[in-house]
Amino acid sequence: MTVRTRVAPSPTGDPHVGTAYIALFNLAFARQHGGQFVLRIEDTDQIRSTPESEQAILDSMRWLGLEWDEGPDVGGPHGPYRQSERKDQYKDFAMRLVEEGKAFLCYRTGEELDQLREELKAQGINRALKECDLALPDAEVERRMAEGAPYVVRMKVPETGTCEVDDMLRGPIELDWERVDAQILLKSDGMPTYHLANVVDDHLMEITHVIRGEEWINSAPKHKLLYEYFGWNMPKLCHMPLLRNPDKSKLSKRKNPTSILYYKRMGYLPEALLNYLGRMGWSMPDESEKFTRQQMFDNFDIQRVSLGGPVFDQEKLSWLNGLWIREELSPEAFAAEMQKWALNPEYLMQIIPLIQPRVEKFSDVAPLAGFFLSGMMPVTEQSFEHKSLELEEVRRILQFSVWHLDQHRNWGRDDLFATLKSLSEAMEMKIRDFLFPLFVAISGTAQSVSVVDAMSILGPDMSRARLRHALEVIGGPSKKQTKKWEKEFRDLSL
RNA sequence: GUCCCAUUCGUCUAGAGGCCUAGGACACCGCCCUUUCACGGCGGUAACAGGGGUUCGAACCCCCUAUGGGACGCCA
Repeated sequence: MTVRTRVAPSPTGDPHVGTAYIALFNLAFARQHGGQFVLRIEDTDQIRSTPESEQAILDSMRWLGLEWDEGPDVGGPHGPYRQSERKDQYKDFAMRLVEEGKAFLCYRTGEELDQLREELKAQGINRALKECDLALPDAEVERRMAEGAPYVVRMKVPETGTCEVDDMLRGPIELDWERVDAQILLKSDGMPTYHLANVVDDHLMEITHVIRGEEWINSAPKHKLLYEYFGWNMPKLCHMPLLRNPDKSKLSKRKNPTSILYYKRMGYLPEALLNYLGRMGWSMPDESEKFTRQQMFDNFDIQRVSLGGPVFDQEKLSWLNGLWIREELSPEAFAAEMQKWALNPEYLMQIIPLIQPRVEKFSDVAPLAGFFLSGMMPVTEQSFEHKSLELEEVRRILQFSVWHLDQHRNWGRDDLFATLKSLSEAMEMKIRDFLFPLFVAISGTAQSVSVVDAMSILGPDMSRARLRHALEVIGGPSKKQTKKWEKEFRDLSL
């Protein structure tokens, strides 16, 4: 039996633990059946994916011990730097459906679509956009065609009835066709959407099983219909529960560190993190908590996946990591891991230029640079006392910074400084005063190396986590105040 | 709003109709070990969302309600 599995990670810049989570279950399932595990990074939109972000994902996977098999190269839009030389193959597939009357060309503009959706809503018609809604008079179509107006290819979708899709864990699921719109297959730039690329690639790669996140259940009917249109065999589907924040919402960086890089920076062993991920929604037959990748594979059974969305609990992860460190590492191995973690030239060389001008003896180094080798800083309310800043202003600065940086992607030193400076200006504060709370939150004290450099080196998730931690320590704004501040923040001219 | 998925201690989970007086783990509390703290050992608090069925028997099967989440893009 040859089983091929597939994962479609969505890179948001940082390698996400959710991606590793899905990959792990794909790998386990594949290995258990002696099959292959194909990891495919999809980004037909070419926004999220950069050579760096793709590399970061692959590196993180490798770090965690999630090896993948090279599937057949089917070309395709696979990120901007490997932009499809063969993207026309998707167009060919889309046009084949058009010729067979299973898809159609659509010349509607974005504004028209918004309007159509609003009209349907106003009429109380609860139906997704269908071919009949999108149709234009023949003359108008010809006019737009003659103008060379952009068009998309959309698939035809039944207007009524239900679609039954099978889930390996949940059994048959019935979904209404009414809720499924005439999905765009080919965008006006000629690139396929995920839905088309996904189906075409999986077919060409002879994928037999797809294990993906629960958020895909609702688009399964589109995929099923496409397989039918093309006359291809459909892979078996399996939807994994979503990892959650402590408040049960879908795991997000706003509420939880989600980057694998964060956990690496924090000093978790890859084996422990993988082990923990394996405990999310899954258990060993004997319920043991600590197990290796291989032990998991040897005992794997997809039917043992439980469907409630598991909360990612950092406390239990830490405990498990402690177990691994204490029980699996000899003193020599501990020393080696420690060096690999932070006392490596690459990391050290980022820090040395910042501290060398400020030390008189090597014994000054640890107090000055210790925060580079730490997790959360042991700050208190007193740490934030300042000669001219009220505690209230400190809160405000930290909260606004958290919000502002949540939206920020580029974490380079200069970029970070520019964005913080513009925030301080928008808040009408001197950058010097503005930076004070950040200094304390990030490095634990106000007498330290450049906080912007420090944040750049520590990375987005660690920096965000420390800012949030500081806010917790001094007590964040009340609900009412949060609302008020959110408004003020939105009104800042940024 | 509509559709879909889910629901066992605060959290991760065991549980496939009788082995359930519901088991384990994290966290928490107590005791022991210990010059401190951790580790380790022992013990404790703590859950089947609610209501109806089906059945001799329901945490488990069915229905309704509630709650949580997800999806409704020329994102993936």
